[in-house]
Amino acid sequence: MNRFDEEYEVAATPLSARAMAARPAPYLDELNPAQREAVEALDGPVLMLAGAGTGKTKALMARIAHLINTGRARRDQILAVTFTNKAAKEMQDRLAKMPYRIDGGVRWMGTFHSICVKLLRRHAELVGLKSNFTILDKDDQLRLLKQLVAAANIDDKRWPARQLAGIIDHWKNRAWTPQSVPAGEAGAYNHRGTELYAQYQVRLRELNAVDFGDLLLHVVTIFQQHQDVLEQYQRWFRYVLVDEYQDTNVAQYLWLRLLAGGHKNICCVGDDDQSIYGWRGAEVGNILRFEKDFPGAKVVRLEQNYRSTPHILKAASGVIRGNEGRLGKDLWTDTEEGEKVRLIGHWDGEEEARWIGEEIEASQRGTRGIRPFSLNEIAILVRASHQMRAFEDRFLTIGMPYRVIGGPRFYERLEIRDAMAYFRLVVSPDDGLAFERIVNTPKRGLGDVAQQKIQKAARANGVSLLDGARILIESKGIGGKGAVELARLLDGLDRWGRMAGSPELSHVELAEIILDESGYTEMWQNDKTPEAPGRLENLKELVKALESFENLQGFLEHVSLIMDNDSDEQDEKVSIMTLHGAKGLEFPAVFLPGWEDGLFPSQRSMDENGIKGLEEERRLAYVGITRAEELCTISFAGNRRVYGQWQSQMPSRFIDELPQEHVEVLTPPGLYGGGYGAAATGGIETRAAEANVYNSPGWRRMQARSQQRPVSQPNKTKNQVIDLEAISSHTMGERVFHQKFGYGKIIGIEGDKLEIDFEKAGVKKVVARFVSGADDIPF
DNA sequence: AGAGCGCAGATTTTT
DNA sequence: TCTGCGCTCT
Repeated sequence: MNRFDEEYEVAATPLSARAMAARPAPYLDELNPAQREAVEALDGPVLMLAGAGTGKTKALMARIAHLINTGRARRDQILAVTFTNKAAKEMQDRLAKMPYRIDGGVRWMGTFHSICVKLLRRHAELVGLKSNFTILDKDDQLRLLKQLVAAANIDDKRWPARQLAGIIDHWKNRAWTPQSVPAGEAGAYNHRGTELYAQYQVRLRELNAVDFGDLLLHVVTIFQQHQDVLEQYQRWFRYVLVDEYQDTNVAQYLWLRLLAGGHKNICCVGDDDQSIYGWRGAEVGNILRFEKDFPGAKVVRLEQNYRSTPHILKAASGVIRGNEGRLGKDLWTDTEEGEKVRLIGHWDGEEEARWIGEEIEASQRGTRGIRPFSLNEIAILVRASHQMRAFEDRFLTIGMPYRVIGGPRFYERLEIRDAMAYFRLVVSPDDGLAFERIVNTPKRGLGDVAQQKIQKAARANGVSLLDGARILIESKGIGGKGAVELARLLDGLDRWGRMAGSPELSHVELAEIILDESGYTEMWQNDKTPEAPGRLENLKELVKALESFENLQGFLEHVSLIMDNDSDEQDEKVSIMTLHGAKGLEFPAVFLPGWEDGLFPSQRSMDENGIKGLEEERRLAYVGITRAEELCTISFAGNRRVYGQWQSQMPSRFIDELPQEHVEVLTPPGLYGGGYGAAATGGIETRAAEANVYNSPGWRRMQARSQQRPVSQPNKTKNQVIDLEAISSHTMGERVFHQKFGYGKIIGIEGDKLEIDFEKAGVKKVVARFVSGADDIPF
């Protein structure tokens, strides 16, 4: 019993509450001591520092059950915030399956944004909006900004609107309104950032629209300016729970602080080591500062890991140790040792993809005492999505089923957004952005000129674009094919609008009618590009998705906030995704390719954010390794094509941060005789300490290549090729040959890394293994 | 209005 | 190397 429970007992609480507190709590029995401590500290600020795979969701669920079971709050008085809809849904599902039943779930459980929508609809008038405001997506936002940029006579070339969008997003993440943007930001966007930000906000209000950032910003503004409203919610939400606290931005932090400001019953769950969203406004500082922000906060560390083997955990810990200013955690597990983290270097990216493909095939059968893995248990995690291509290409050729997770989401696809714009326009004819989107899609002969006229007519009469178009037609301000088509579109919209009210027609049928009569479906049917069939397929899916909603409005509301993960999880497939996309997931076997300096850690991240950027990359490495349950394989390539240019790559600095005793360096079998076929046998040689990481199948290929050509020393043996001593055999000034860069002269030697001035490619640093004496491979 | 050309830019991504 | 853009030409 902790101190809060004692207080609770001592206080003259109603009998019923005391009886409730004394009820059995089956959900507590399944918790480990740390989890239990975090669950039982119900009152006051609590920071649950939950390392990867330590059962934080379980603890969070138990906490909610405990709050309700002890009578501290009803299930609608708990505010539980997550970052993604997926996480929110998962929690609701888990809650439903708890041994302690919470019927009906927790009403105020959702993402920051979805909760803010609810709040903002109630109080929209306080920030000059109507409660039926529309939520703009990135597309709409950008279109709007482009208009403003053009109107302000700014050269969109030198100062792209997307840059302005980024700046405004950034400001909103920090909860800065146009009035409160600090003077230090005045130089932004050619000194016109604040001005355009203000204009943009005005336009949004005119359109009765908000962007994603506004959802939080407006609610924070309301809380700050309307004490009575704030207090109402402070009283209502007796307990606040936050998941992934390390990902909160300033606006979200302020929002939480305001809401929990009265009772301070806030429990934040997070892991500073998994903060990987700094680039989109997340402030690791929020979690690092928690104890200062909430004095007297109780900090509980969940350190027992239920996911990974000790080798994997220790490898991950070894890497993350390189970061400064961590809150610090030591993950441990009582599971068996398992496999060491495997490390392997390759000649180039294709070789890497090929090897991983072969490994996956081998691991399906089970290799060397490792149990067989099914494809669903295997994931490939890359730093940047363009890395996925090499794997897709390879897997397509060998017929390996795979699924790419992430990618453009269903509702972000062109055809879906077009279709939705039609629906939006039918539901709310004033939606000018929707009108702009579809007025000439499919082509109706309404080009720039015609659209300008519509804009003008609308503005002159102070009406919506749709009505502006009406006026234009009536006044014969437009002629020809465009006029006929526009009239048809307007007729259609009127008709569909009336149908929407008809009880005889379901909204699903209506949607089909809209898409058909507008000519939108036909447009794709006539389209001969390879994407067209897929798009039609998507449209069908969209219509199907409508079935689970009452009406079009309900659907649109839902969609504006939710991304859909159409899942084909039954099928056996390897998952390919980015490291960011993998956060929160786990797989028995994980491949981490592309560990090369510049790619990972990403050069750009380091250039733009210096040591902070590097540390975030390191956390990304930590997230990657800790996704693996049983087998983790890290790899890199010595050469990679970057934007079509071959580049020599250095192994990632993170590789040297892996603790050696938990890593096994793999040497592909081909090196020791056997040739290509040997890879499939799964026989993998271990050369832990003495092995040279830079030995790679690339040698097999170089060897193969050199053998295809007239070779001056045809009997060059394999042993010579893999001679480890060869590393040090290079001398300054020596003329050498590199398979990709050609001939060059050595101008620097640093261990096994050479600096070479190539005749064609200029000065490059390369790994010694990848060059040979200029005379070795004659052409 | 729409096809065709040249040029710049090119992470990570949720809501 | 590939893409998406804005511009020009038809």
